[in-house]
Amino acid sequence: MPELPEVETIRQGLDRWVTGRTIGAVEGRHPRAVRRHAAGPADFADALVGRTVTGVRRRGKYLWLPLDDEAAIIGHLGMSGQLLLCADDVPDGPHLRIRFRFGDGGPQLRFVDQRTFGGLSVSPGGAVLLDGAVSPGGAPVPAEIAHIALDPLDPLFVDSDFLTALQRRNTQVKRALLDQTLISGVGNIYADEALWRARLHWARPTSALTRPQGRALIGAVRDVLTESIRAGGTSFDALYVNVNGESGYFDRSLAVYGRAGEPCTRCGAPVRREPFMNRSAYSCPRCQPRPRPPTP
DNA sequence: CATTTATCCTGTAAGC
DNA sequence: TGCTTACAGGATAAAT
Repeated sequence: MPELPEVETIRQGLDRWVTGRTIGAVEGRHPRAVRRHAAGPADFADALVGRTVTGVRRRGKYLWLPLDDEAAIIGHLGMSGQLLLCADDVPDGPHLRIRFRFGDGGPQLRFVDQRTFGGLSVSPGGAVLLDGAVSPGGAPVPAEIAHIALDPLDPLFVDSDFLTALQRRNTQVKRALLDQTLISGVGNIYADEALWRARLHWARPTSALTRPQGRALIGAVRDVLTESIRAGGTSFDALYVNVNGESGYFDRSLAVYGRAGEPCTRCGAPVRREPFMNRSAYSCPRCQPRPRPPTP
Protein backbone atom coordinates (compact mmCIF):
# COMPACT_ATOMS: atom_id res chain seq x y z
CA MET A 1 0.00 0.00 0.00
CA PRO A 2 1.35 3.40 -0.60
CA GLU A 3 4.28 4.14 1.68
CA LEU A 4 7.06 6.67 1.17
CA PRO A 5 8.52 5.22 -2.07
CA GLU A 6 5.12 4.97 -3.73
CA VAL A 7 4.12 8.47 -2.63
CA GLU A 8 7.46 9.85 -3.80
CA THR A 9 7.01 8.19 -7.20
CA ILE A 10 3.63 9.86 -7.49
CA ARG A 11 5.07 13.18 -6.31
CA GLN A 12 7.63 13.09 -9.09
CA GLY A 13 4.94 12.32 -11.65
CA LEU A 14 2.71 15.11 -10.45
CA ASP A 15 5.59 17.55 -10.43
CA ARG A 16 6.29 16.72 -14.05
CA TRP A 17 2.71 16.74 -15.30
CA VAL A 18 0.76 19.10 -13.05
CA THR A 19 3.11 21.83 -11.77
CA GLY A 20 2.48 25.09 -13.57
CA ARG A 21 -1.03 24.18 -14.69
CA THR A 22 -4.15 26.13 -13.75
CA ILE A 23 -7.19 24.30 -12.40
CA GLY A 24 -10.27 24.87 -14.54
CA ALA A 25 -12.94 22.74 -12.86
CA VAL A 26 -13.26 20.44 -9.86
CA GLU A 27 -15.82 17.65 -9.78
CA GLY A 28 -16.46 15.90 -6.47
CA ARG A 29 -17.80 12.37 -6.84
CA HIS A 30 -17.72 11.07 -3.27
CA PRO A 31 -17.98 13.05 -0.01
CA ARG A 32 -15.56 10.82 1.86
CA ALA A 33 -12.72 11.91 -0.41
CA VAL A 34 -12.92 15.46 0.96
CA ARG A 35 -14.01 14.66 4.53
CA ARG A 36 -10.80 16.22 5.87
CA HIS A 37 -11.68 19.52 4.26
CA ALA A 38 -13.32 21.24 7.19
CA ALA A 39 -15.10 23.91 5.13
CA GLY A 40 -17.05 21.31 3.16
CA PRO A 41 -17.15 19.90 -0.38
CA ALA A 42 -18.45 23.06 -2.05
CA ASP A 43 -15.69 25.17 -0.52
CA PHE A 44 -13.13 22.61 -1.65
CA ALA A 45 -13.98 23.24 -5.28
CA ASP A 46 -14.41 26.99 -4.84
CA ALA A 47 -10.97 27.30 -3.29
CA LEU A 48 -9.30 25.60 -6.25
CA VAL A 49 -10.91 26.81 -9.44
CA GLY A 50 -8.63 29.30 -11.14
CA ARG A 51 -5.62 28.45 -8.98
CA THR A 52 -2.25 27.46 -10.41
CA VAL A 53 -0.22 24.60 -8.94
CA THR A 54 3.29 25.83 -8.17
CA GLY A 55 4.94 22.59 -7.05
CA VAL A 56 4.48 19.21 -5.39
CA ARG A 57 5.95 18.40 -2.00
CA ARG A 58 5.98 15.42 0.31
CA ARG A 59 6.56 14.52 3.94
CA GLY A 60 6.34 10.83 4.78
CA LYS A 61 3.19 9.57 3.10
CA TYR A 62 1.60 13.02 2.76
CA LEU A 63 1.66 15.10 -0.39
CA TRP A 64 0.87 18.76 -0.77
CA LEU A 65 0.58 20.99 -3.79
CA PRO A 66 1.29 24.67 -3.09
CA LEU A 67 -0.89 27.03 -5.09
CA ASP A 68 -0.39 30.56 -6.37
CA ASP A 69 -2.55 32.07 -3.60
CA GLU A 70 -0.61 30.68 -0.59
CA ALA A 71 -3.05 27.83 -0.09
CA ALA A 72 -2.15 24.21 -0.81
CA ILE A 73 -3.89 20.98 -1.70
CA ILE A 74 -3.09 18.31 0.89
CA GLY A 75 -3.35 14.70 -0.15
CA HIS A 76 -3.09 11.29 1.48
CA LEU A 77 -3.59 8.08 -0.47
CA GLY A 78 -4.67 5.95 2.49
CA MET A 79 -4.74 2.31 1.48
CA SER A 80 -5.75 2.46 -2.13
CA GLY A 81 -5.72 6.06 -3.32
CA GLN A 82 -4.43 6.85 -6.79
CA LEU A 83 -3.71 10.11 -8.57
CA LEU A 84 -3.96 9.50 -12.31
CA LEU A 85 -3.47 11.68 -15.33
CA CYS A 86 -6.06 10.72 -17.92
CA ALA A 87 -7.10 11.90 -21.34
CA ASP A 88 -10.71 13.11 -21.36
CA ASP A 89 -11.86 10.07 -23.34
CA VAL A 90 -10.64 7.54 -20.77
CA PRO A 91 -13.82 6.08 -19.19
CA ASP A 92 -14.45 6.84 -15.50
CA GLY A 93 -13.85 3.82 -13.29
CA PRO A 94 -16.20 2.90 -10.44
CA HIS A 95 -13.89 4.39 -7.80
CA LEU A 96 -13.42 7.85 -9.25
CA ARG A 97 -13.75 10.27 -6.30
CA ILE A 98 -12.53 13.66 -7.56
CA ARG A 99 -11.79 15.01 -11.02
CA PHE A 100 -9.65 18.07 -11.84
CA ARG A 101 -9.81 19.65 -15.26
CA PHE A 102 -7.22 22.22 -16.28
CA GLY A 103 -7.46 25.47 -18.19
CA ASP A 104 -4.97 24.24 -20.77
CA GLY A 105 -7.31 21.47 -21.90
CA GLY A 106 -4.60 18.87 -21.29
CA PRO A 107 -4.96 15.58 -19.41
CA GLN A 108 -7.26 15.69 -16.39
CA LEU A 109 -6.17 14.60 -12.91
CA ARG A 110 -8.31 11.97 -11.19
CA PHE A 111 -8.30 10.92 -7.54
CA VAL A 112 -9.38 7.28 -7.57
CA ASP A 113 -9.74 5.34 -4.31
CA GLN A 114 -11.33 1.95 -3.85
CA ARG A 115 -11.33 1.78 -0.04
CA THR A 116 -11.82 5.50 0.57
CA PHE A 117 -9.23 5.75 3.34
CA GLY A 118 -7.46 8.48 1.41
CA GLY A 119 -8.55 12.01 0.69
CA LEU A 120 -7.74 15.54 -0.37
CA SER A 121 -8.26 18.87 1.38
CA VAL A 122 -7.26 22.49 0.95
CA SER A 123 -5.08 24.15 3.54
CA PRO A 124 -5.72 27.90 3.34
CA GLY A 125 -2.21 28.88 4.40
CA GLY A 126 -0.55 25.61 3.44
CA ALA A 127 1.89 27.03 0.93
CA VAL A 128 3.31 29.43 3.44
CA LEU A 129 6.10 28.68 5.84
CA LEU A 130 4.73 27.37 9.09
CA ASP A 131 6.18 28.55 12.36
CA GLY A 132 9.25 26.39 12.69
CA ALA A 133 8.74 26.00 16.41
CA VAL A 134 5.83 23.62 15.99
CA SER A 135 6.97 21.71 12.92
CA PRO A 136 9.30 18.75 13.47
CA GLY A 137 12.70 19.79 12.21
CA GLY A 138 11.52 23.32 11.59
CA ALA A 139 10.67 22.60 7.97
CA PRO A 140 7.85 24.36 6.12
CA VAL A 141 4.77 22.17 6.04
CA PRO A 142 1.03 22.88 6.12
CA ALA A 143 -0.28 23.15 9.66
CA GLU A 144 -2.53 20.11 9.13
CA ILE A 145 0.50 17.84 8.88
CA ALA A 146 2.79 19.57 11.34
CA HIS A 147 2.42 16.60 13.70
CA ILE A 148 4.03 14.27 11.14
CA ALA A 149 7.70 13.62 11.88
CA LEU A 150 10.47 14.22 9.37
CA ASP A 151 10.99 11.27 7.07
CA PRO A 152 14.43 9.67 6.77
CA LEU A 153 14.97 11.02 3.26
CA ASP A 154 14.44 14.61 4.40
CA PRO A 155 17.74 16.54 4.49
CA LEU A 156 16.71 17.85 7.92
CA PHE A 157 16.35 14.35 9.38
CA VAL A 158 19.06 13.79 12.00
CA ASP A 159 19.85 10.16 12.69
CA SER A 160 21.21 10.72 16.18
CA ASP A 161 18.10 12.66 17.20
CA PHE A 162 15.90 9.86 15.92
CA LEU A 163 17.92 7.19 17.73
CA THR A 164 17.72 9.09 20.99
CA ALA A 165 13.96 9.43 20.64
CA LEU A 166 13.70 5.76 19.67
CA GLN A 167 15.57 4.59 22.74
CA ARG A 168 13.36 6.71 24.97
CA ARG A 169 10.29 4.89 23.77
CA ASN A 170 8.85 2.05 25.78
CA THR A 171 7.50 -0.15 23.03
CA GLN A 172 8.46 -2.67 20.36
CA VAL A 173 10.74 -1.54 17.56
CA LYS A 174 8.26 -2.19 14.76
CA ARG A 175 5.55 -0.22 16.52
CA ALA A 176 8.01 2.66 16.76
CA LEU A 177 8.84 2.46 13.05
CA LEU A 178 5.15 2.71 12.21
CA ASP A 179 4.60 5.72 14.48
CA GLN A 180 4.41 8.64 12.06
CA THR A 181 5.04 11.13 14.86
CA LEU A 182 8.46 9.54 15.47
CA ILE A 183 9.57 8.78 11.91
CA SER A 184 7.32 9.17 8.89
CA GLY A 185 6.95 7.33 5.60
CA VAL A 186 7.45 3.77 6.87
CA GLY A 187 4.53 1.34 6.69
CA ASN A 188 4.14 -2.39 7.20
CA ILE A 189 6.07 -3.43 4.10
CA TYR A 190 9.20 -1.36 4.55
CA ALA A 191 9.24 -1.82 8.33
CA ASP A 192 9.53 -5.57 7.86
CA GLU A 193 12.12 -5.19 5.11
CA ALA A 194 14.27 -2.80 7.13
CA LEU A 195 14.10 -5.00 10.24
CA TRP A 196 15.21 -7.98 8.15
CA ARG A 197 18.13 -6.02 6.74
CA ALA A 198 19.14 -4.92 10.25
CA ARG A 199 18.63 -8.49 11.58
CA LEU A 200 16.26 -7.31 14.28
CA HIS A 201 13.06 -9.03 15.39
CA TRP A 202 10.01 -6.73 15.31
CA ALA A 203 9.24 -7.29 18.98
CA ARG A 204 12.62 -6.09 20.24
CA PRO A 205 12.06 -3.45 22.92
CA THR A 206 13.22 -0.05 21.70
CA SER A 207 14.74 0.89 25.03
CA ALA A 208 17.13 -2.08 24.85
CA LEU A 209 18.47 -1.36 21.37
CA THR A 210 22.17 -0.56 21.29
CA ARG A 211 23.41 2.46 19.41
CA PRO A 212 25.02 0.28 16.67
CA GLN A 213 21.75 -1.63 16.27
CA GLY A 214 19.88 1.64 15.98
CA ARG A 215 22.30 2.97 13.40
CA ALA A 216 22.00 -0.25 11.41
CA LEU A 217 18.23 0.05 11.54
CA ILE A 218 17.97 3.64 10.33
CA GLY A 219 20.53 2.85 7.64
CA ALA A 220 18.44 -0.09 6.51
CA VAL A 221 15.29 2.01 6.48
CA ARG A 222 16.94 4.65 4.32
CA ASP A 223 18.46 2.05 1.99
CA VAL A 224 15.25 0.14 1.39
CA LEU A 225 13.24 3.31 0.78
CA THR A 226 15.84 4.64 -1.66
CA GLU A 227 16.08 1.36 -3.56
CA SER A 228 12.33 1.13 -3.84
CA ILE A 229 12.02 4.65 -5.22
CA ARG A 230 14.54 3.66 -7.86
CA ALA A 231 12.25 0.76 -8.78
CA GLY A 232 9.15 2.94 -8.90
CA GLY A 233 7.73 1.50 -5.67
CA THR A 234 6.05 -1.80 -4.80
CA SER A 235 2.98 -2.99 -6.72
CA PHE A 236 1.26 -6.17 -5.59
CA ASP A 237 -1.75 -5.55 -7.78
CA ALA A 238 -3.40 -2.71 -9.66
CA LEU A 239 -4.06 -0.80 -6.43
CA TYR A 240 -0.72 0.97 -6.59
CA VAL A 241 0.33 2.56 -9.89
CA ASN A 242 2.08 5.81 -10.74
CA VAL A 243 0.32 8.82 -12.25
CA ASN A 244 0.50 7.22 -15.68
CA GLY A 245 -0.99 3.92 -14.52
CA GLU A 246 2.29 2.00 -14.49
CA SER A 247 3.30 -0.49 -11.76
CA GLY A 248 6.53 -0.35 -9.76
CA TYR A 249 8.69 -3.44 -9.58
CA PHE A 250 10.25 -3.39 -6.10
CA ASP A 251 8.04 -6.37 -5.17
CA ARG A 252 10.71 -8.50 -6.84
CA SER A 253 13.24 -7.23 -4.32
CA LEU A 254 11.22 -7.90 -1.16
CA ALA A 255 13.07 -10.24 1.18
CA VAL A 256 10.35 -11.16 3.67
CA TYR A 257 7.11 -9.21 3.23
CA GLY A 258 4.40 -11.48 1.85
CA ARG A 259 6.85 -14.40 1.55
CA ALA A 260 5.67 -16.66 4.42
CA GLY A 261 7.10 -20.16 4.03
CA GLU A 262 9.47 -19.17 1.25
CA PRO A 263 13.23 -19.37 1.86
CA CYS A 264 15.06 -16.41 3.34
CA THR A 265 17.24 -15.03 0.56
CA ARG A 266 20.12 -14.71 3.04
CA CYS A 267 20.06 -18.01 4.94
CA GLY A 268 17.40 -20.22 3.39
CA ALA A 269 15.21 -20.63 6.47
CA PRO A 270 11.48 -20.42 5.71
CA VAL A 271 10.13 -16.92 6.26
CA ARG A 272 7.90 -16.65 9.32
CA ARG A 273 4.61 -14.79 9.56
CA GLU A 274 3.33 -13.70 12.95
CA PRO A 275 0.22 -11.81 14.04
CA PHE A 276 1.04 -8.20 14.76
CA MET A 277 -1.47 -5.46 15.64
CA ASN A 278 -4.30 -7.25 13.83
CA ARG A 279 -2.01 -7.54 10.81
CA SER A 280 1.09 -9.54 10.02
CA ALA A 281 4.80 -9.28 10.63
CA TYR A 282 7.16 -11.17 8.34
CA SER A 283 10.66 -12.08 9.41
CA CYS A 284 13.38 -14.71 9.15
CA PRO A 285 13.40 -17.03 12.17
CA ARG A 286 17.15 -17.53 11.89
CA CYS A 287 18.37 -14.03 10.98
CA GLN A 288 15.90 -12.32 13.32
CA PRO A 289 15.60 -14.39 16.50
CA ARG A 290 12.89 -13.48 18.97
CA PRO A 291 14.00 -11.37 21.92
CA ARG A 292 14.94 -13.58 24.86
CA PRO A 293 12.38 -12.86 27.57
CA PRO A 294 8.68 -12.57 26.80
CA THR A 295 7.82 -9.41 24.88
CA PRO A 296 7.25 -6.41 27.16
C1' DC B 1 1.47 11.98 29.37
C1' DA B 2 2.58 7.70 26.80
C1' DT B 3 0.90 3.94 24.63
C1' DT B 4 -2.59 0.76 22.75
C1' DT B 5 -6.88 -0.40 20.61
C1' DA B 6 -11.00 0.20 17.69
C1' DT B 7 -12.76 2.17 13.63
C1' DC B 8 -13.35 3.46 9.03
C1' DC B 9 -13.82 0.92 3.93
C1' DT B 10 -14.25 -2.64 -0.19
C1' DG B 11 -12.51 -6.22 -3.12
C1' DT B 12 -10.34 -10.62 -3.24
C1' DA B 13 -9.68 -15.17 -1.71
C1' DA B 14 -10.39 -18.96 1.20
C1' DG B 15 -13.60 -21.93 3.70
C1' DC B 16 -18.00 -24.32 4.40
C1' DT C 1 -22.77 -22.86 -6.60
C1' DG C 2 -23.46 -19.48 -3.24
C1' DC C 3 -22.86 -17.61 1.11
C1' DT C 4 -19.85 -16.27 5.02
C1' DT C 5 -15.57 -15.00 6.89
C1' DA C 6 -10.82 -13.37 7.07
C1' DC C 7 -7.60 -10.26 5.39
C1' DA C 8 -5.24 -6.19 3.45
C1' DG C 9 -3.81 -1.65 6.72
C1' DG C 10 -2.89 4.30 7.33
C1' DA C 11 -4.38 7.61 10.33
C1' DT C 12 -7.01 9.10 14.03
C1' DA C 13 -10.30 9.19 17.81
C1' DA C 14 -11.02 6.93 21.90
C1' DA C 15 -9.62 4.14 25.59
C1' DT C 16 -6.30 2.46 28.95
